[in-house]
Amino acid sequence: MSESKLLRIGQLAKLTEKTARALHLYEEMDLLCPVQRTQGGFRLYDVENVSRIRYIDRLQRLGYSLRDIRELVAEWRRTSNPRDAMASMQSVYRARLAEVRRTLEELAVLENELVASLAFLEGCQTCGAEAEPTEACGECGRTGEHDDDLALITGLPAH
Amino acid sequence: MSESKLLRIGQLAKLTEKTARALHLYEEMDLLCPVQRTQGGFRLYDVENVSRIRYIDRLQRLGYSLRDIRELVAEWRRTSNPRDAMASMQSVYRARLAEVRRTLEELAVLENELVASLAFLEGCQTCGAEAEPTEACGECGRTGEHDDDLALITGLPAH
DNA sequence: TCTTACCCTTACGTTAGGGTAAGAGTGTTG
DNA sequence: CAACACTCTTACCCTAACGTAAGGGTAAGA
Repeated sequence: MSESKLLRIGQLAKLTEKTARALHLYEEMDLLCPVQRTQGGFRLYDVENVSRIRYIDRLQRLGYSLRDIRELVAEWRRTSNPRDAMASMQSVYRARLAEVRRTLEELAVLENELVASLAFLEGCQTCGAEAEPTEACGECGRTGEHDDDLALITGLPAH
Repeated sequence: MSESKLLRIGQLAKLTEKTARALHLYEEMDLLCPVQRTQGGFRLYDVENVSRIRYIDRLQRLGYSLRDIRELVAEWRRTSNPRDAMASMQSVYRARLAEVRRTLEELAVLENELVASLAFLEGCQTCGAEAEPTEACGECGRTGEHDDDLALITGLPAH
């Protein structure tokens, strides 16, 4: 009955939006293991494997490398006491949370820069209809004042 | 008078927190060019170069590859009309803004998952003081209900 | 049995962004 | 002019996370 629920690598790949190659790789790195094989050697996977892959995916998105993940899982297995294991995960995730928040802040800053630059460029489309555009750009005086927000513009060659 | 403001590569590197190698690389990729050289061949850089590097740095942080940046600059130079150039930058930056916002959202989701997982793990430290911890973990029934938020925990091997 | 679609292993290729080493020349300080 | 730190060019090395090709075997329906 549970036999019928086993998946071959292609199906698993589709289900998890990974490629078979990626799954092979995870296996090479001891991150994943099919529950069994056919006589012919085809890998057969389980529902467990699916959530393992989702787990890997989450950690990757959080910024962990596959190697990191491997060590993290190894550490998890190393700890004999489950409570210790939970505590260990906790500290790992706490550290990551801090980093994620740092990244969020940095991205927010960049977002603001983009918005500021876009606003600036908006002005360029209406400016200098009478002035010579060639002279106007980078020369219209508007850039001098708020240099910091506009690194995305002032770094360009003079045109 | 402005001669004295020229920098050699090491100084420029320190100033921009890049390595000399990185600056060489940027030059190979047509992203950067010293204003002149000494007779001996030493590169000499300008203040302009500094802001160019800051510009590169911003774009990298925004997710552009150096190749992307090169093409972006090339496009900038290609457009003969400055107003067109500004418009072109605008559309490029708009696209990037959208992506940055996507990333921000994704990270926010992951942040929530981390927070949820940490909260869950918090509970593990006070649970099962009497229950056998070995049995309790992954088996305490707490994980079954809100599986989605806890991929960071449920993906781990059973312990 | 034939066909078709998958799957196996092995192993080299790719991309980005540099790192590092070698051997020689340069600039500056004293 | 000597010492010493800095820079030059060339060129090979590195990691991550797969992609891709080669050569061949497997599952399963018709």
